[in-house]
Amino acid sequence: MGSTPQARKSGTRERIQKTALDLFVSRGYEKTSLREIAEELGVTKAALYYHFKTKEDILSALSDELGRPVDDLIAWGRQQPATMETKQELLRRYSEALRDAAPIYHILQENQATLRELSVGATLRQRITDFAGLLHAGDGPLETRVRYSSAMLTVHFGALTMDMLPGDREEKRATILRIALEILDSTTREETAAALDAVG
Amino acid sequence: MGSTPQARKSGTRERIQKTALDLFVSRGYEKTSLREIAEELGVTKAALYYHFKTKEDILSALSDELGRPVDDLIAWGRQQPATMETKQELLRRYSEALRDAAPIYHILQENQATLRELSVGATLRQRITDFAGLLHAGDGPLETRVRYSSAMLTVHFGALTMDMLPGDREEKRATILRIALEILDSTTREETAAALDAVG
Amino acid sequence: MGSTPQARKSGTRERIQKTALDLFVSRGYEKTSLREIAEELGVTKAALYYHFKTKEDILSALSDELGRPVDDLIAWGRQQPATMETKQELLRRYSEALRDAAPIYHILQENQATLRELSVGATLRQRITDFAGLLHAGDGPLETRVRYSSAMLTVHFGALTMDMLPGDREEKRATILRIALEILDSTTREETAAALDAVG
Amino acid sequence: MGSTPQARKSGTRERIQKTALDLFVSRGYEKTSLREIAEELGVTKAALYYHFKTKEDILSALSDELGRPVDDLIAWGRQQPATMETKQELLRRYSEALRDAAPIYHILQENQATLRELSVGATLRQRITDFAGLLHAGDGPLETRVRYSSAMLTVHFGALTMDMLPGDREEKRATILRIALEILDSTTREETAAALDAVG
DNA sequence: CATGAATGAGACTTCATTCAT
DNA sequence: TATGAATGAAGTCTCATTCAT
Repeated sequence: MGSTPQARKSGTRERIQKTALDLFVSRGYEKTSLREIAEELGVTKAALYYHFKTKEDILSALSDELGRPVDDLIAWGRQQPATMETKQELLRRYSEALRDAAPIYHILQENQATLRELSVGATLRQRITDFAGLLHAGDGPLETRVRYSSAMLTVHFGALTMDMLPGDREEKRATILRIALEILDSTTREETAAALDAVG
Repeated sequence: MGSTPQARKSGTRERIQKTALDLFVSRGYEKTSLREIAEELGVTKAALYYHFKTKEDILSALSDELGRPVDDLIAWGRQQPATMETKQELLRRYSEALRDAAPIYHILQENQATLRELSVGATLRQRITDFAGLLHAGDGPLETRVRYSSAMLTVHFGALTMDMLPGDREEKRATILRIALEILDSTTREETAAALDAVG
Repeated sequence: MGSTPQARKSGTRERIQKTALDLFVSRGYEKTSLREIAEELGVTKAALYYHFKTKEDILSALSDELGRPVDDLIAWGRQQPATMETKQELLRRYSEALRDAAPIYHILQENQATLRELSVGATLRQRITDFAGLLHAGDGPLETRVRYSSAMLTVHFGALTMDMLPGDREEKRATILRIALEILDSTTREETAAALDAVG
Repeated sequence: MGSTPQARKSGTRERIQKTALDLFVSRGYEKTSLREIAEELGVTKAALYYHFKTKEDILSALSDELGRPVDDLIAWGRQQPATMETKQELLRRYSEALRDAAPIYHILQENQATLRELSVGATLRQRITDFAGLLHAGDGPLETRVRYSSAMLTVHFGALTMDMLPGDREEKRATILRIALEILDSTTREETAAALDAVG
């Protein structure tokens, strides 16, 4: 009694996902109980289980949905030659993909210990590993490896922590990307600089 | 029978800290129960409570101990002028400080969601924020801010994920630091490159 | 829209019963959830509720159907004189009746604790009690009672556990029945043996 | 407040076992919730978990304790020759062993469906299988096998259902055993009877 | 210095059942 | 005839913590 009956086609599944995402981001995966999600939505815990098999399943659905852009990017990258141009483009596209995927990676980042024993955690980590593999393709000396990692770190954590910096989102994204490309590019510049020294 | 009346120095407190650190790193703070720590040590949970007031207290002690080098570094940095040289030195010293402090920051990193509501989490984050503040001192345009963040990110995550790369620890550390300094240094190089363009 | 006004004979009710019987036998009544039955059948739980009022109702229908031969046997027995011949015939017919009824008694046997509080459990037990009453009719000393129980036990559990023995079903049934009749018959034989002793 | 503090050395573990046994027997294993056991004892559910790792563990402890006599019997039987005398003695001792072990086998009997997926169920069934193996040692024709099974069934279920018959426990036990021995013995008697027929 | 015993809160999950469509 | 959506009750279990000894 006194509870709004909530008529047909309520789109509850979507609402669960949205609420769960918000809470997982703001309070953490482990710290968010199904009771909280249910209460926030005005349904019972059992309703969640009607739509998702387990708690992990909710996160899984979120991972699949938000992670798609990165998956697509990896698929694309696998068909490109391992040139510097490709790597630059990979970074550019990664930066774009993170526009959507950021929240899910935020969750991965902040709940790594918990996700370590969840299969969805493996999936999420795999995506990052795969992308990093593309970027590192062709290996090279430790120095180059570190430089590539650094560039990726910049884009990745830049996207996750962007909100802490003041300014327009897109402008920040562009700047971060530019710096990352610069880092990636440094090998060439190093040589250029050396040349300048010689000239100098 | 024959029990030392005042068994000095059974060193249990230290053993608890050591075991807890290992488990917090490998399984996560939340996922490590006091039962596990106690069992691993062959004592009872109650024994832990004799030495530490709460679970968080164990982490706190660890944070104080392992975080000291960074605290010292911050204290030092506060007394230096905000020059580029200082910033370079800060990065150098940060890289060194992380030799010891890495595990505790690893824990912070992987359990952020949990530590968000623990006062020890605030302490740990504060240290990082303080250090970043020193590095960013004098502000500057967004671009410069990002560059500094990127350099710090490189040293910080380099230290935390170093184990995944092959090679000698110290060599890796040196390389990471070099790249980070390069990133920090790029403003100058940018100008240099521009000059070269003009010449070229 | 175009739905058959009175869709005759989709046979779903029967399919539910068949599937339920299989699962109740193999996994147990309590351990078999309506979800499982529904999934196995490719319908929804709600569909089960269209055909049966409750879970117990499904078992009830099964009990009525499979238990009929025993009911008939009891009805028959009630009209016979309480002679040894009748008792032998009762055992013979019980053995036959169990050809069909075995599964439902298997369920009773393995889920007694659960069925204790279900009215269908009472029904099932009553049938056994009634039959046993017929067999014991006329009472007699403890020894005779035990002998009769033993004979019935042999036929009953023989039928339920027959599958564990190797060999042809009907042959096994015949053997079990023969032994049971022997046990029933022992009173006479006892005397015979005593007579032999006297002679010997 | 108002709760008796229950001073030291309360023997709670034993009390839990006793209460659990009673409830498992009277309401069934599955149907008995830990809440019930706890409430009956005036402790919290968590207290049960201090003393036993899982619900199954409680049953396991009970099984180990009450099943010991049968275990001992099996050990004894394995060192005897497979003669008819041994088998008679096995039956006699089994009857005695069941004085203590009956409740646990009652539980096995009435909760078979549930215990099927519990390792303690396997243990309990194994004991019966082992004992039956001893009794059947030397195999023989189907008829003999059935006779042995029947004798064992008589003792086994006699012990479990004895309470339903009126009379003194020990007297009932003795009668049941006597009948069972008779069934076991029938092969000989059969021949005797045949001889009598010939004489007659 | 440490243990044994216990608690209260809360987590995830499953189930039989209902009802509007 | 059947489904999709939801519920309320209950279950097993784990955890950090306390306290008398």
